[in-house]
Amino acid sequence: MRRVVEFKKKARVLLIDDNYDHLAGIREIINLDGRFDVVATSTSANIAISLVKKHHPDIVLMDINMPEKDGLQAIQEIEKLDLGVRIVALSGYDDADLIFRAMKLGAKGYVLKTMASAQLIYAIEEVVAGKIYLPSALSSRFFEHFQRSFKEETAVISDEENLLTYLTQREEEVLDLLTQGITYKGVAGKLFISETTVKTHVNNIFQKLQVNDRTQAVLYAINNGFTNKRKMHLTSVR
Amino acid sequence: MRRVVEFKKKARVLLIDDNYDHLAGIREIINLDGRFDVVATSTSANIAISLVKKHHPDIVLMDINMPEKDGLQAIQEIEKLDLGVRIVALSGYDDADLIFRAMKLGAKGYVLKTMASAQLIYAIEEVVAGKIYLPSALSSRFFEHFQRSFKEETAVISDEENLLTYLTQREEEVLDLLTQGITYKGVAGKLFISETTVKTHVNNIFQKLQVNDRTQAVLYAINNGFTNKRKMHLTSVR
DNA sequence: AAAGATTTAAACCACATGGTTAATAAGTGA
DNA sequence: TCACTTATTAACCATGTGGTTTAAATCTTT
Repeated sequence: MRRVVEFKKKARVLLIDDNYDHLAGIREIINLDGRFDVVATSTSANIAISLVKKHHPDIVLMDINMPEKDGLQAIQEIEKLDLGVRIVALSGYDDADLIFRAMKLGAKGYVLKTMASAQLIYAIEEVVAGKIYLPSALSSRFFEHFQRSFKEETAVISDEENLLTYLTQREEEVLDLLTQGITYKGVAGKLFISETTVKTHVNNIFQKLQVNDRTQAVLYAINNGFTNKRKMHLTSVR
Repeated sequence: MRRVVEFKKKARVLLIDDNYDHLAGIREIINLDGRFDVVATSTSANIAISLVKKHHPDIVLMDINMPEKDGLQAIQEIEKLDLGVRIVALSGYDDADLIFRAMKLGAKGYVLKTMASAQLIYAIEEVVAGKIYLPSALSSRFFEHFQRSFKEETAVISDEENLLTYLTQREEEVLDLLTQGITYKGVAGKLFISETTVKTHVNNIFQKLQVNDRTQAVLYAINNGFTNKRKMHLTSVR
């Protein structure tokens, strides 16, 4: 049994932590366990990116509570390289926003420094296996933040005081074309009406949206879910 | 021990599933377990909202694979009521997008119909206790979708071919004011320069962004992460 | 049928916007 | 120093935009 494991190629790990003692500690934990190889370590997030390029590790353990260069930014840059390197965030805090941002940027796991060493090993194992590792307590934190952010967003957009609801169908059509940066003449052509009619509609739109020009109208439309209807459908995020 | 449980007020559950047999089945499972009260059931998502208003249940088990009215939409409407009702999504599919959308709309749990009855009971327990219940397999699906959607988004925004990078500082300042719908005269006043200077900058901006008018320039700026820089900072979502 | 909202359109006017050319001054980098 | 970029301004002109009034035809709703 043990022999089979030894024949498997060990996952290669890169460690980043600005605290040298902690770095050495984690290295010891991983070496003692024996299932993973620590290919390099660094106390600087800046150096991390070049180390990733050199060693192409399977896993990066990235401390995200570093004073100088931000670990989160390092995660973003490593992800941008698109080398299939899996990053596990290491943090001292179980802050909802931190967890959310780390996962958003592509971290495959999030481990607290206060957690037992066995948990860290387990996290690496899971992530090596292609899974996401988020302890249930942190997962709850994540979802709280996730759902709250969307609730606020839809609350703003689907506000009952959305002036867009006062627009007539025709006015919506005109506004839709305005948000594409089309000229009055162009709008008239597309809707098969005269230019003066377009102007009338536009002026009514301005009054209803309480703005003075097309730029402000377009901005209002975008910020209040007019153009987003389609985008929402496609990406379901934002 | 059992007595203590009986003194606790039972959590009140509302069931929604368009399949009557399935509805009866779930009701039986919950009744046999005995820890929760089924206060009402319905095969229609439309009726669900009024039932929530009437009964104020602690938990709603909502089937989200219904042909007529969408269960997801029902979740959204119930959440909008803001009564603190916790919703568990019931689904036949472990589709990443479905899970993502359900959680986005505020579901506190997601359970597959193929799962064992003990799992359903456990899910309700967890959600009653204020936690989020997402089986690890579904959680992975969720995070895949979550991270993919953000990767696509940032890929579009931080495109290396972003024409905004060619703008000079001054031009960025001018564009920033343009995106607020300010007139040339206004921009000139704010930057303490003449109106003709503003026009020169604006024309340079148009050429660099390859557009013909301010509306298109504003749209380009918004769609390519110009104004988003600040928003990103604030909400960390979008 | 009467009242109201919607869509269409014209004429007029003031001002904003966009296109073009040309020129000066200041700062940057080879 | 020379070339390049950036920031500044002017003058000219054509066209687009926004404000206002007025009004007819159509469609809705009571």
